[in-house]
Parts: sequence; structure tokens; C-alpha cells
Amino acid sequence: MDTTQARAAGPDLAAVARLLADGTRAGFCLALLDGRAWTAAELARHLGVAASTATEHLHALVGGGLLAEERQGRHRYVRLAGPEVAQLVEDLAALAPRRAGPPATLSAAGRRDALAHARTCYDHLAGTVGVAITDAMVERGLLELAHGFGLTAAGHDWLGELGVTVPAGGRRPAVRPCLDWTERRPHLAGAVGAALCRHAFDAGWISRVGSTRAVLVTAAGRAALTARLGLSDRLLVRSRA
Amino acid sequence: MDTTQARAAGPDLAAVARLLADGTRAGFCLALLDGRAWTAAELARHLGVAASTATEHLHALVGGGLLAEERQGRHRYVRLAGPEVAQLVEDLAALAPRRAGPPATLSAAGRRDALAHARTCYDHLAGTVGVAITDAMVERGLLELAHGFGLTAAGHDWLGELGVTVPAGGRRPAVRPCLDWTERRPHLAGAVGAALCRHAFDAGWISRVGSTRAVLVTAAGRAALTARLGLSDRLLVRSRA
DNA sequence: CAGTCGTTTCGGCCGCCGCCGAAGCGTCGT
DNA sequence: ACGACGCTTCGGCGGCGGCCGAAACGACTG
Repeated sequence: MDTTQARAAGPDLAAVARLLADGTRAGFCLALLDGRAWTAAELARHLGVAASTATEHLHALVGGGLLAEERQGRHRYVRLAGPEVAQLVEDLAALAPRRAGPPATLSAAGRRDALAHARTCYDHLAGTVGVAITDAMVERGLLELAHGFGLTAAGHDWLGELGVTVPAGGRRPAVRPCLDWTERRPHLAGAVGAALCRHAFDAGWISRVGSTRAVLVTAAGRAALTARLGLSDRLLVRSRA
Repeated sequence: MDTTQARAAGPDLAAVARLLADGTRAGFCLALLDGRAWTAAELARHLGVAASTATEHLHALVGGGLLAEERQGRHRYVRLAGPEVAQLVEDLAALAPRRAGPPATLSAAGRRDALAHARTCYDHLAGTVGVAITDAMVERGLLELAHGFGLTAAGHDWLGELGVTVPAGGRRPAVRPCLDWTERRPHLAGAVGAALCRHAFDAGWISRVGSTRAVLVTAAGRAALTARLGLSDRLLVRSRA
């Protein structure tokens, strides 16, 4: 019935998978999951490889359509090509083995705690805080989980009060669950998740910690999230700063 | 700030990706996307490799948690480990380059047409028919696309009339968009998509074409889909049988 | 204009991994 | 009990691909 032709029939899965099958390239994508653009040298340093090696990897990733590049002067900035790529990386991370191992240094442990507490996941919020926001929205009837992941009318109004406008139409699902790799529970992604995260930055609810993916909930953010979603202060403040 | 430790920090993406980075293993997963269990020899023949080679690949895939195995007598049946794996494979396929190339033989072209018309995608319906069903459900207010992918109250009732019960609770989203790799448009997946597909088989609306993923819409199916969703007969019948 | 720095190209080394065939083992049918 | 069949193990071959360092290029800096 079917000989070797099964190979040529469908889409070339392996070609895409191969791009992520290398520890260094996967590390690049994981780093870029913060949604920002990095330079080639930054990525090389981040993963501890030679600049020449990074160049080759970036060529492969850009050529394969996973990354988009933008050249400015002598710098080459790269970022994830789009939300679909981010979702792929997330899916992969959710299935990947927990590569635990005790943190090598104290500062590494601190960094891990900061990430576990609150961070960006491509263009939305994740970590303890991200999951707590999602849970609170479900509890208040703003999000619907039982019949698919959707935004209720009340949720739509709630966003309107915040001044958050969600780009309607478009291929991207407004609401999408994204499995949190520290909490192991879904948090809010999709167009709404992105818009909400953007608002949180704009309104000064959260701010970046250095140049990492970790974010800090500001005093204003604590007040807003407590007032609007009833989150407890205990959740919003990291135990050890 | 961060040295080579970036490698050991996050989840080991590359380990999972490496499993799918081989043409043969990817072909196995693509074949298993029909949701059924295959024997090792079937897969080996399907991809045109030696049995010993297939064994090694299957060990890797099972060991990596992508496949589940069930042994019966001298047969070893394997299937995708779960919906998360199916989603990963789908995401990958959606991003993968269209490996077109003119079909080698006439029968191959026929098979491709059959697949493009109607097929199973893991545990739900895809192809022209799958997309048409999804579109019709949206048009009739049974599915909600604008504010996230969700089932409306009317949709819930509609399923009830059919006698379809959707397993509530559970981690799996009830409704999920799955990008169709022939139509390039989303169709209905998730728990509801699976339940609806199961019903279509049970009620005799559709039946498998040989041992492929392709399905045929029966006369009863045409009648039911026309009556309940207003699908046109033209869509439901393949041009060249 | 010279120096610095980010990026790129090239050559070469090394290890990993997919492939096969042959042989062995367990299960099923006769 | 015997052969047929499906799966597995093993050894060996070959190729792909990631890594580096050296050298070149081009853009910015002073």
C-alpha cells in the first residue's frame, strides 16, 4: 500500500524538530521566550559558546523560520518569529523532563526563585503570580474553563474598565492556556494574556528584574491586583527578596 | 551574570526535540496521529526501514514518553502517549515547510486527495470536512471564536441533542483550535472535538477508508450533517471517488 | 585614520547516531 | 513438536553536524 513514500507525503516535521534538537539552539529559543530581541553575542555568552558557533546556529534558526532577525548597525538582533513558535517551544518545555539537579550557587538559586515567582512567558505572565491571576479570573467568572478556555462577557467588561483593548479578529486565539513549567498548571496566554501583560507593564504594576525574564510586582501592582482580583498580598511578595 | 549554566537551568527541550528530529521517528508519530495503535512491523513497513531499526526508534520514543506501548502476544502495539503529544506533533506540522513535490504516482495523488477531503487528526476530524463542520458550528452560534475558542450554551445543548456527553473537568481543554495542514485553517479539537468524532463513527456518519487516516462520509452522515449543520452536499462528497 | 568590537566564513576535528544484516528469543499456529 | 513470524540485540559502517580558532569584513568610536 505505501512504501517509502510515507516520508515524502506529509509535512517535514523532522526539519523543524532538528532545529530544536540541539542544546545550544534550544537554549537560544528558551532565552528568547522572554519576547525580546537579543544580539548574537548576548546569546553566545548566555550559553557559553563561541561567537562563530552562535552565528551558525542563528542562521539555521532564521532560515528555518523560527527566528526573525533585524539588523541595526553592527548588531544583529533576533527574536522569536511569532506566537506560533512560542507555543511550540512552550509545548516542548511542558513535555520535557524536569532537569532538576540542585542549583550550583546561591545566586543561581535566588534567580530560580525569582523566575518561579513571576516572569514573562513570551508575551504574557507566568509563574506563581501568573497562575494566581488566571485562577482569580476564573473564580470571578471572567474566564471560562469548563467549556473550553474562553473570555466571558463579564471578563470582556472587566478588561474594558482597565482600558485594555484586545485586538479582535486575527488568527491568534484570544484566550489560550499555557502550561506553566514551574507551577505545572495552566496560565493565561493568547491575545488577552498578551494585552493584559502589556497593560501591567504600562500601568507600572510590574517591572523587569535586570535583564532577565523575571519581573517584580510593584507597590502599585500589589494594590491594583488586590483591588481588582482579590489576590492576597502574601502571593504577590517574594518571601526572600 | 550567567555562564554556561543557562543550559542546566530550564527544561531539556532538546531531549524531546531530538526524538522528533529524525525523519523515520517523525514519520512514526505522523502515522500514529490517527489515534490508533500500530505494531512495530507495520510502522517499519510504512516507512521502509528494517525491523531492527524500527525497534530502536520505538524504544527511544517510548523511553522519552512520547509513545505508550502495549504488548499483546508477539505483537508490540504503540500509540501516542496522550493529547499533549498529539498537540506537539500538530504544532510542529503546522510550522513545518510544505514539502510539496508532485505526487509520484496516480494512486498517491488519489490518497492525498482522500486525506485532504476528510481524515482523523489524532482523535478528531480534519480536512475539508473537518474545517467545514467547525465553520458551520461557528456560524450557527455553537462555537465562539472571537473571545477565545469556546463552546456556547447553544453548542452545549446541540451536543446534548445528539446524545454526546463531553467529559467535564480534567486538564484537557474542552475546545481547542488545531491548525489543519491541508486547509491551513483551524478546526475543532480538544475534548469536544474528540467526542464529536467518536459520535460520528458510532452513528455511522463516517467510516475509515482501508487502514489509512482518511475517512468517508456515508449517506447517513451526509443526511445528518446537512440537517443539523446545513452543510452542502457538494462539500461532503469527494469529486473523484 | 586607526583602533575596537560585533559578526561572518572557513577548515578541521571529533563524536553521535541512524542504518543494516545476522543471529537469538519468545509467541503463535498447525 | 515443529516451523513461521514478530520482535530484539549486537557489531560495524558511514555520514551528518556541532564545536573551535584563525582570519576577514564592516560598522562604530575617538
